[in-house]
Amino acid sequence: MSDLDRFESQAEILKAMAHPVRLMILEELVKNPRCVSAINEILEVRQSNISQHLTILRNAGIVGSQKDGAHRCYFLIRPGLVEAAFNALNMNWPEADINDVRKKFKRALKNRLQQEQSS
Amino acid sequence: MSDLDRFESQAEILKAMAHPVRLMILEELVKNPRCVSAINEILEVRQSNISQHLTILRNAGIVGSQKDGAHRCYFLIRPGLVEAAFNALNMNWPEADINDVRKKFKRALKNRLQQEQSS
DNA sequence: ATTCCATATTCGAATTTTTGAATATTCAAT
DNA sequence: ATTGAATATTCAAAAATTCGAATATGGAAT
Repeated sequence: MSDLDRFESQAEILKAMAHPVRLMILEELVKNPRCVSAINEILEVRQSNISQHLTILRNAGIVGSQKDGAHRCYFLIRPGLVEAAFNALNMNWPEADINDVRKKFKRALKNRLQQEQSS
Repeated sequence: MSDLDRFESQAEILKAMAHPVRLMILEELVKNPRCVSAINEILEVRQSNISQHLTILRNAGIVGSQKDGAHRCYFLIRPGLVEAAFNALNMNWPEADINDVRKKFKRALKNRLQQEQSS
C-alpha cells in the first residue's frame, strides 16, 4: 500500500468521524451496542438523519450492525480505534515549547541550506 | 462547555485533519517544522493549494507558523495530539469479538425492555 | 526602483456533504 | 392480509469543500 493510499484511507476514517452527530453516536457505541431507536432517543435528530449518519459510519468500516427483530443494533467494529481517537481528542495536550520549536527551526533551516548547496 | 459544544469542536479538529494532503503535511510536521517550500518539494501539489491546506490547519488551531525571512515555517501547536491521532490510525486494531458483542447486545436489549416497562 | 522569490488570497466552477421530507422496506402482531 | 413500528432509501435544496488560475503581498538582492 503506497503512502498516498494509506493517507487516503486514513482520511476516509477521519472524515467519517468528523461530524458532531456521528461523534455522539460513536460515544454511545463505545459504551454499548445500541439500536437505532435507542440512539434516536438520546439525540435530538430525526430518525432518517440518524440512519444516514449510521450509513456513513458503516461504509467507513467503523460500525457494523445486526438485526434484532424489527430493530437493528449497531456496534463498533474496532472499538480500540474509536477509543484511541476519543482519548487523543479529550486529552489536554500541552502546547509546543517555543524554544524547542526554535531549535528545530534552526535544524530545518540548516537542512534546507545543505540541500540547496547540493543541488 | 456543553456536550454538543465539545463534539462540535472535536469534529472541527477531525475535519481539519481529514484530508490526504493535510495528513501528509502533518506527518512531515510531526518530524520537523517545515517551511512551505520544503513541504512543496515533498508533495506533488500546487503551492497555492498547500497554502490553502495550511490555512485550514492554522484556523483549526493545529499548526502555527513563524516567519523566517521570506519563508514561513509551520509547526505543530500540540504535537501530542497529532501524534496520538496518527498512532490511533496506524495501529492495527483488532475487530470486536462477536461473542462479546452478542453479550452486550443482550444487555442492551434488557435495558431497552426495562425502559419500556418503566415508561 | 526593480526584479525575483516565497507565500497568501481571491474567485469561480465542480464536487461533496448535509438535512428534511417523503417514500419504501421489513418485521411483528393481530 | 392488514396494520403498525422500526429502519432505510431516495430526492432535492442549501451549504460547504476542493482546487486551479490568477493575482496580491512582502522580503531580499541587485
